Amino acid sequence: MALELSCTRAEADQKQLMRCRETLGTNSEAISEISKILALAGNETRLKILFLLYEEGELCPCDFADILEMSVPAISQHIRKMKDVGLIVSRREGQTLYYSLVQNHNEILENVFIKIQKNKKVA
Amino acid sequence: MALELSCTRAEADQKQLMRCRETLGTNSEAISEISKILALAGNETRLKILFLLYEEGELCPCDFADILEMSVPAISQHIRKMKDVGLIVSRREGQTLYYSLVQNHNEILENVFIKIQKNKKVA
DNA sequence: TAATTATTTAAGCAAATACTTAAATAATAC
DNA sequence: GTATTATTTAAGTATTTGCTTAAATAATTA
Repeated sequence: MALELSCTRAEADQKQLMRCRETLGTNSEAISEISKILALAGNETRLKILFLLYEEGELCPCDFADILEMSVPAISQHIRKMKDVGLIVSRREGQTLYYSLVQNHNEILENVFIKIQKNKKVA
Repeated sequence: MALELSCTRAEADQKQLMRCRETLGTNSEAISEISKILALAGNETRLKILFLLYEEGELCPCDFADILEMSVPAISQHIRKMKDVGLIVSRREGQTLYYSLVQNHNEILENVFIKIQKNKKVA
């Protein structure tokens, strides 16, 4: 577990290393928060769910299960993770829960959606 | 393993479901590719490495090990994953390998970096 | 040449992840 | 009330992930 804290190369720029540590320090909260969002969107199933919500407005777990050909509990568990961090919200209509993207629009995800649309395969 | 392909609610909009499947079909390549990038950036250590490269231009594995207080092999393995998908490239100078972001600038990551900078804690 | 240094690679392992099936909630209909 | 439907939750499991330590490359230096 002994940590090799650095190499001994002459070129190691101590000022740069200090500056880097400071950079991480002042941005640590943003990095932590954003990495969590990216990790969620980094799962293909969840990215599909998010993108479909972006395109369609709202859908229910059973729609996703049908569209993605996955079990309802599998979908539900993906949905919960995204709901837990506040990426999506639900609205109940009878027995059905409709999910949608939170409307304090997330710039990072929006950019991802736009990028997906741009890269669309031209049929 | 029997898949519940859908619920039986009256409101299920068959046209919408077909449209969703088509949306995923025409965008499948972009979704697959982008989800891989997001998954890489969704790890806090890797996001720090990427952000530092964005801020500093280039750094070597041993710098990262020092800055992040992690072992060199751990850093090296994170770096390999990002190199494998073409997010970063290396340049050798003697024994040292300097890594940097690929310069066909990745819009999604760039937006992430800008977002991190914006959310910086005001000291 | 051998020794040192920077890095990568490989093997092993603990923790996290994404599914499965079964059971529990919640709302509606009979 | 019971039955049905939509969804969530829980428990179990196989796969993936991110580290560890040790060994292998690659370049430099003596």
